Amino acid sequence: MAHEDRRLQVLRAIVQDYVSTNDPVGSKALAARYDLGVSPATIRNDMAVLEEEGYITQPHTSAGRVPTDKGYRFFVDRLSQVKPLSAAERRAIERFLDGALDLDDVLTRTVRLLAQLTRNVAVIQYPTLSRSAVRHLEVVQLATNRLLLVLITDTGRVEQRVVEIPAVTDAPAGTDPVAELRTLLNAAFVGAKLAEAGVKVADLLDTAPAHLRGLVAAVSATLIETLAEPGEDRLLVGGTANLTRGGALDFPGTLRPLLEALEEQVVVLRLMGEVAPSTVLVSIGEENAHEGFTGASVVSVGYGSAGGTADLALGGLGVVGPTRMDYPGTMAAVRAVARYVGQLLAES
Amino acid sequence: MAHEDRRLQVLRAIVQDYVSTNDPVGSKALAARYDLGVSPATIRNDMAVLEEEGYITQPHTSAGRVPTDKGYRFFVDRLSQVKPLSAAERRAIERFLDGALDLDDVLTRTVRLLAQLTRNVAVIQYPTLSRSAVRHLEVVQLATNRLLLVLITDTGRVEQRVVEIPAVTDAPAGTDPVAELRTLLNAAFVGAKLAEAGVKVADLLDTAPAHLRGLVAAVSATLIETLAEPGEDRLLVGGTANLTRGGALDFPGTLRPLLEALEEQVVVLRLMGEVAPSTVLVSIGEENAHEGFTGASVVSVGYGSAGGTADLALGGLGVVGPTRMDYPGTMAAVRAVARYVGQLLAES
DNA sequence: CGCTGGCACTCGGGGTTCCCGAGTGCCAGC
DNA sequence: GCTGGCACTCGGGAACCCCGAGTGCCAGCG
Repeated sequence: MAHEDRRLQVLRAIVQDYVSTNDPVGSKALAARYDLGVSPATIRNDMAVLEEEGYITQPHTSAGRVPTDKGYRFFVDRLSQVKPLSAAERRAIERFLDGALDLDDVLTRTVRLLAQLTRNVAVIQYPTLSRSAVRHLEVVQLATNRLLLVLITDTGRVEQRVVEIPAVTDAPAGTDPVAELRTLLNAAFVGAKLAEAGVKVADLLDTAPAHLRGLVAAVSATLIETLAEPGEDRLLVGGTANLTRGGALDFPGTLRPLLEALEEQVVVLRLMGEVAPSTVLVSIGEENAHEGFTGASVVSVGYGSAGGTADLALGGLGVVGPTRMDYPGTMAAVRAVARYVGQLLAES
Repeated sequence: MAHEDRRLQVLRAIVQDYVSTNDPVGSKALAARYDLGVSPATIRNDMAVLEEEGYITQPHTSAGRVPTDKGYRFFVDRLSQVKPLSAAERRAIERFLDGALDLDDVLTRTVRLLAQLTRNVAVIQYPTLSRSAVRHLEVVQLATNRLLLVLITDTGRVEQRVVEIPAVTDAPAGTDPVAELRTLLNAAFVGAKLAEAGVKVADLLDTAPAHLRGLVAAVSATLIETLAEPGEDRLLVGGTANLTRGGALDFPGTLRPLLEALEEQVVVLRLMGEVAPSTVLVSIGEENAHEGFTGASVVSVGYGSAGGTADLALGGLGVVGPTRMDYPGTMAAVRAVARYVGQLLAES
């Protein structure tokens, strides 16, 4: 229907205009800037309908219209195609991320890059342990009753845990229980997905030499616990200074809860938890469960497919900004960066 | 002299009052709240002198007085004694930090604790590598030409680096160059302060078997580089949400550069670089070199004496807040927390 | 039937004005 | 050297006004 088409165009124009100017947009300005082929009066009629349907709203009786969360949602869902990044942006990504050495470095750079590209807050999650595979396990004795267990995954993530161990009393003379343990653990776990660790642990407990049982049990317990605890998924945040762009306009009085939520990593991690590498997820304003985010939008995507057909990401990354953000641009940036990061991690 | 004494008292009262109320304080209010034994008129005279000497200033002709940076400085320098923490605070510290497992955990908790205690931004530096000793070096082969080098220090810090290595061509049959390298490295470095690594490296290059020379050289280079680069000193920041307390009052328009400076860790690290565990360092407003901090004060101290007589800290921790902050309370909290952290790290 | 130009109406924001009260500096007296 | 008194200053809030952007509605036109 012609009506509907034009109304959609009008909505789109309102969103674009509002995003770029941050001023409520009126019928006249719209007609002038976006030649829609109709007069302001007609646009006014369309706007009245759009308002009635809840896509836009008037901040004050005599101001222009502003998109509602629902309006942004509609806009995002109807994005015909994600606009590709400019060549300059692509180059920036490469320049920024190439030369990163270890995992920390990659993630730190990524978060900075993303914050800079989108001029918003960027977040990135460390590769989930449970979806990584073991590359190496190292055991260092700290004291007679304490070991340091260092886990190195195939994504380059290094985790350490202190393990309290029972005293080893019945070790055969001339053997080094810790060295034995190391060999044993590596033989059992290297190459295995951490999600499968539970099974391997059971095996190990059966097959380990008697005098090592105690050690193995203690270490295994810690290992499993480490994986189970979702809090262990760490998060990197960058570009918080961007929250202050546009003065207090973008986040009217809500800056504080937002900063708190960002530090309270769990909140963000929950958002990231369900993200797949294939589709960019957009969560707008009130759609966000957590109160700190109700004035903000989150654009996120998974990176580094864990491989195969299963569409599980190693971790998520994304951008947090005002509802009034450049969705197409942000979505494109987030996606491009995620791809690049996935690639980098796969290489190492 | 009686005059001077009272003037100091007046200054102190002004600081205290302003810190707690955030309103410029007038002679009348001062006389009412702090019984100084003299009339407002007399206080006015003292205030005039204090203003002339640059300790206080009038934001507007007809408002009360506000301490200047110099005023705060004087106040801090003349603090007779640091007020001890309340029992509740001591308990909070213990409750918060006990049960921390690894280094990351200790530092994360510390930063949260400190932010919460002082209601400001807290920062903590990872234990400086160069002042730590090697506990273990682990070498994992990633590819034929790449190694992952994992360094575990006695403070529990774990650092990883990828090292590009030359192909090993002349290894005697039946030997494992990587295993040999590991043994060699550990024999040479374990227990050594990282600051002394340079010397050890030279030794190692001489004594290593010929076929390992290439490996040793590559690894050593990375090791030394890691230590030399001050940027490798990582930093943890927490409680940024506290910056928004008091609306835009505390940091008039300077919130943004402050957030930027906090993310640009180098700036803060420089501040922390010179900190000793014995004395709490206070840097007020304009005293801070970096522009982002000119509206803020930094209270910092070193933690974990590197031992012996040398008064070198393993790292620094501190608090960043408005110049208008509770200096005695913050200094006490910072010092207490630093002690506790030092203790914790020494134990492990 | 839908678009258009015209028109009366609304109301937020910015500019101006005004006034109050807190706070000061100074002075004469104790 | 402290004190009470007094005239003076000036920032900030309240009240006010006005302009202009923007709207809704209506009658006419293709």
